[in-house]
Amino acid sequence: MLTNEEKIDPRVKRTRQLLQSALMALVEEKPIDSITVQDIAARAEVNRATFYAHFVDKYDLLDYTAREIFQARLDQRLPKNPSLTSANLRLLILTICDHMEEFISHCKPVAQMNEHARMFLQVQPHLYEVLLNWIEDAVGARSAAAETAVETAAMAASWAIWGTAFQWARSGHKLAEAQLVDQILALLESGLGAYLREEARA
Amino acid sequence: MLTNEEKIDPRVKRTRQLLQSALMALVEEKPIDSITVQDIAARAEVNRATFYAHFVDKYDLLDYTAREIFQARLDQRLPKNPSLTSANLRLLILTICDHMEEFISHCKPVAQMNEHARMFLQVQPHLYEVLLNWIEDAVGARSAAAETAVETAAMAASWAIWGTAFQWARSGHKLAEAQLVDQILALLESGLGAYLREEARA
DNA sequence: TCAAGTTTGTTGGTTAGACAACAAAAGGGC
DNA sequence: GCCCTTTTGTTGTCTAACCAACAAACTTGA
Repeated sequence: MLTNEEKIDPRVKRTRQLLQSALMALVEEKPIDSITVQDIAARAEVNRATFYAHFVDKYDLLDYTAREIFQARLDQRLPKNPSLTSANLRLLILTICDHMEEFISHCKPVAQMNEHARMFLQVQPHLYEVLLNWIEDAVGARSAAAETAVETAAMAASWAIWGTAFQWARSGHKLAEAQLVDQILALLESGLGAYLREEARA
Repeated sequence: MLTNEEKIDPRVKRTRQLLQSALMALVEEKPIDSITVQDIAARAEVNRATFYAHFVDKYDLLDYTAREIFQARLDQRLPKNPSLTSANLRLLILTICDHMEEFISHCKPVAQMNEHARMFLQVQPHLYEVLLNWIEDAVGARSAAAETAVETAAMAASWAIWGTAFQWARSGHKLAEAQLVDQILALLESGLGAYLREEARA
């Protein structure tokens, strides 16, 4: 449900992958603003018109890429069927922090980061979905009234994590990452205590 | 003249590359004979019909791949504009030996190597072209009569190198590679002595 | 400020690759 | 021998990607 793979044409998958890789490579070389669509298409060895068949502009691709990378990172770190436990929550927070840190390091003039906030915002919806699934799974069958409570909890938690991590990363993460994670985790454990499992399955 | 790049459609280049990579990967996993076109197409994430649009069968792809790999290896090792010197000749021989060695290591039942000789034979024409260019370059302007002499020299040398390297590799290279190269080189230096440069430019 | 050069979107015509379906050939048990 | 499964080529239709060409928007620096 989270992952909609739905038999996608291999050519489409391939082209998007090429464009993503090209962008990621270019981002290492020069500031994002000086990268042109031409650059990306050339590096990806894809026709420029093909670029526009998939993304409206450079930033659209950047958003898409940010989402994909975050999703991959999360899949890689979390266990197969994660449930709402302290350990998983910690992993989730840690992953967000790492993600933010890496993306910010690619913004050459770090000061202009706010202009690129859109890129960072991409991960929040996914974060929300993950938390929502975890909580729903922990609660089991629920009434319509309880459902909104669950959604709100997931929403609040997702923004709490996202915002804190974002601020931490943009401030040059003066605090140690582990410490930050502990602090966020402590807060969430209070707020979500009702749904938390006592270290159940994975 | 040696490299005919002639603006090839990126899709074609990409597909061939994918098929090549897929084959190379599969060759590491199981004997060549048990690899099917289906396997290759699946691994490359390319439609099976597309495979047949480029190659007549599995062995055709194998031939093509062998040529490409050898060419890449040679380009990588030799200087930009190589001329006929002892040093370059040594590099050429060494490269052939390495190439043979690696390809043979992929033939699971090493005994059946002769059935795959076709694959190894792919490199000889290229070897011939390289030698021919070197010698022609060393000779400069020449008469029609001299030209055939040059062609024959290149032909003989190419087969000498190829055959020796092939036999060496198929016999489990009991001789040390460096020793073999020295020996071939000594022979060629006698035969091609007239064309050899005294370590001129690169 | 204007001209020369880039980059940007967009278009229409063309080709490569995807895909499903098929009959024919090749294994491989029993 | 036979049947049953897999693999092989091949075909036709559809669509993604290519490419050249275009006008519009934007840099840049003379």
